[in-house]
Amino acid sequence: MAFDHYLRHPRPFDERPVYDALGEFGKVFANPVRLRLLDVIQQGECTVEDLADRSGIPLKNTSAQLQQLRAAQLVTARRDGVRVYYSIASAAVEQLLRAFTGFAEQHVANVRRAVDDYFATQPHLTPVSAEQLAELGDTVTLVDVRPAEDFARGHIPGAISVPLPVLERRITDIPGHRDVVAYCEGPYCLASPKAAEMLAAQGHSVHTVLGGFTAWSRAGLEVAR
Amino acid sequence: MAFDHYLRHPRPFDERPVYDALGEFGKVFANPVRLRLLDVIQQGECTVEDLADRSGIPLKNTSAQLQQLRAAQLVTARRDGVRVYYSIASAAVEQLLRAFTGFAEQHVANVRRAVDDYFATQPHLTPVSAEQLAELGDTVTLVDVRPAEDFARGHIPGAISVPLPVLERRITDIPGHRDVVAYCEGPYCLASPKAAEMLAAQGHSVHTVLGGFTAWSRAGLEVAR
DNA sequence: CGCATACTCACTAGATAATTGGAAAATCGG
DNA sequence: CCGATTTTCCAATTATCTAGTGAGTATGCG
Repeated sequence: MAFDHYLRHPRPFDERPVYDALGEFGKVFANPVRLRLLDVIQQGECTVEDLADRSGIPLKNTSAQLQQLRAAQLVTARRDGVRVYYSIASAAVEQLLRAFTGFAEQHVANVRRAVDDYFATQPHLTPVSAEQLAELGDTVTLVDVRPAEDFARGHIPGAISVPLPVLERRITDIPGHRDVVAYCEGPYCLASPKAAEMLAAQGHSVHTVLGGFTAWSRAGLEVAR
Repeated sequence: MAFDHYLRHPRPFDERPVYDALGEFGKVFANPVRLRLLDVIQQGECTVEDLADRSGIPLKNTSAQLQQLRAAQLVTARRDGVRVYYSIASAAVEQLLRAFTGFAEQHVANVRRAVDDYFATQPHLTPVSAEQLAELGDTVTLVDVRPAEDFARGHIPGAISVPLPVLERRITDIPGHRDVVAYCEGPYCLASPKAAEMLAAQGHSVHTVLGGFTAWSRAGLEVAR
């Protein structure tokens, strides 16, 4: 389109339609709402209303953006009764997203700054990568601090569900003899650092999971239901 | 920005700035001109005028888009005298581009169709991947059919330069006792299939390189100058 | 069947981006 | 320093995207 209208010096072949199609596809990544939705969907299949609630985007707008994600074949929709369930189309999509956000966080100054700002208010906590956590197995107490519904939708095997709001009451239930690893929703959720702070105040040795449940799932590791 | 203005139910932390920054970065991939420029730059450092010529994009527009690529830190600029040389910022960028285009070609219907259409006019030729070619070493005659300047800027080790326009005259110079592999510019260049057609007509056993020189360079394989 | 629920479609105003023409900046040769 | 070359900046036009509004569609339930 933008590319199509150039009348260039004659060329044997015309590759412009290919770049036009690529650019069309690339538009998916040009919008924060779509990226946010992808992160949420990745945590497990969910309905439009679910998505709107969990991501804070108005319902109709959520629906509209989902259409675009569907058109780009990054997500699939399945109807069950009156509800429509969306999920990530394939493992390849998760890989691509990992490549995209991973690159941005490491190499793009603005993104890095936003992430740093995001965590800036938190005390220093040593994070564990999803891969490292997988190796730790059940030598640690693994705490899922997301809302119970999120836990039900899918969680890291071996985790116990202690949503952040109830952690204060139940904090004494956490055994004190082993390291604790807390995780929350996605890469930019601060629930787990918050939980870690509370746990550390109780004398626990505590870590967070880098990238949260999203990173775990994106890494292709096993998800319990 | 687009994301910033939602007044959502209160949340402990606000991840929106991170998604805004990610979306900002993602815009780079939302435009065919920028994607085309990235493919050309990847073949070797070159000037703005060069880029404009080789990609068929008007000079000023080329410059404008390069500013964006630079702002996103995907390319770097180096001034030498009156010219400015652009190149890919890092190997990580090449990886990301490979992930992006690779996914699109495999999984996005529109892109796949555009690529198929692009090659549709050509006879069937068995392509060799860059990795396979690397293993073949110098058991084959490797022919670079790009313009001589492109060859000078960088080429696959062991290749001989026979630009498509001169191939007809020099076709008898190609030794007949071994397989021939022809390659051209980028993933969507048809010069090498064209050359392969001519060579096949002479009785050669001939292949093309999947993705051309761009794929070779993107795969991190050695480039001769 | 009528109604409620969950979602999608069509349209619009306002914001954003692409392209291009004119002018300015940086550099080099003389 | 002057003029030429290469590139960038600025501004205006055009095209495109987002988010919101109101209506429409699909399903299930009584």
